[in-house]
Amino acid sequence: MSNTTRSKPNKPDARAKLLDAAFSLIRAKGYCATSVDDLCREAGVTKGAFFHHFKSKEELGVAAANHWSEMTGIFFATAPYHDHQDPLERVLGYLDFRRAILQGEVREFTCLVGTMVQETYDTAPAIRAACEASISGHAAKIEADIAEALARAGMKPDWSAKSLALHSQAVLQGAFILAKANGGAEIAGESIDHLKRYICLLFNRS
Amino acid sequence: MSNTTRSKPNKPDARAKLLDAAFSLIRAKGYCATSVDDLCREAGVTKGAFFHHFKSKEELGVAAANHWSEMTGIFFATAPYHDHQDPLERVLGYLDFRRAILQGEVREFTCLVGTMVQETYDTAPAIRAACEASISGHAAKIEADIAEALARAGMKPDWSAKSLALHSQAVLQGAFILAKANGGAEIAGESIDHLKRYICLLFNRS
DNA sequence: AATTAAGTACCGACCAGTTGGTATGTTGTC
DNA sequence: GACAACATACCAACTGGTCGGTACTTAATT
Repeated sequence: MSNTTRSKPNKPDARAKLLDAAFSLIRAKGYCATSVDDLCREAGVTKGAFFHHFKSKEELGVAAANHWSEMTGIFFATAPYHDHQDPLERVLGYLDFRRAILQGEVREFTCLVGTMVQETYDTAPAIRAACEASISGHAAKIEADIAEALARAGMKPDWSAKSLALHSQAVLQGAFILAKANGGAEIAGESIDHLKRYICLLFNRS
Repeated sequence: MSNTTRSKPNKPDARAKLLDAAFSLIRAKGYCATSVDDLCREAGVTKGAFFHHFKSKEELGVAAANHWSEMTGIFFATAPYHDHQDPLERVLGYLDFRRAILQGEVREFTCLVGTMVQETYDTAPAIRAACEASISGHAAKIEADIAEALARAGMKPDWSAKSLALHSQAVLQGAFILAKANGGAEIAGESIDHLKRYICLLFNRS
């Protein structure tokens, strides 16, 4: 005990606070509209601290995307839908879960990397790559369950598990855009319902 | 005849050129990263011209979204899929058409208002509203065909024509995000395939 | 045990360039 | 000669980024 402040591995308080500020500001205003000063103000640190931890704003963007991958990875890995032993139920449970977390303000349930990649795909290759890795990394986990469900059902359709997993991410990302345009989560929820219905139809369930 | 340049209603050359510049720049870099100077440079006009036609950058954003609604309205209204007398075939033809126009660079086939609303939904209410009108206006046209297909098939499902029309827009918008992240149109095309397959399953077709 | 050296984390003044926006023209057309 | 459609010069505020300095911890040297 004794050391409330960890000796070696971390304690870079400012860095964590900046990443946190990046999550909320970029999700609300976008990457470009979020200035370095905004981030420092929100995080309660100075510009010196910012450029000590990130050598440019772009590097913070990359770090934010990577941190997002980590956080969401943990978040979904510990979600209850993994309990089902039937892989199809896990996929459906995943969608129920995603629908259930459409709570609160729009900026609180939308996707950081989906927002960021829209602005940066043509101008900041490093950010684009980090966002791509985040999305496809998440999709790969769903793909595994879909592939298992396919094998268990003895199905060999003309679509791949990967394309369906990516399609599910497209639906979610698109649902977020409609929610932003509309100002509410309702539309997003109904879109997830359609996706769930589609998967049920594909697997002849219920 | 005689007046190639319309007498009253338009001919504001600079305005049209600025709107044109807005289309290509905002689709490539986003709304915030596109500066007024950028727009003037691309359009080949001066700042004076810009602020003569638009009293602020936000007003240009609104005008661009409205112009986008007009242009895409005409573009889709004159597309060949309207020839089908069967409403379901029109819906499916619409999706084939949307898949077919995924050509060239990503910035050339993605959606202006979908891109813009992500950045502005929380900071520029007027732009958000214009983007919302654009998306839901377009969706309403598809909704009409879906409703007609539903009536013709004598179906009364537990989902509405409106929600399916909006879902199709969510899929398209999400497909654009994946295309931006991935750098290619392939993923987007496959997502549209999934949507088409879904609608076929819903209507028990082929 | 005291001193030194080095490294990390952070501060805040400062910088040149850019931002959206304005004020004051000029020019061509009805 | 009034008015729309531009052009040019200019502005304060802000942009991302730099830089010299400080406080603190750790390891090596004395």
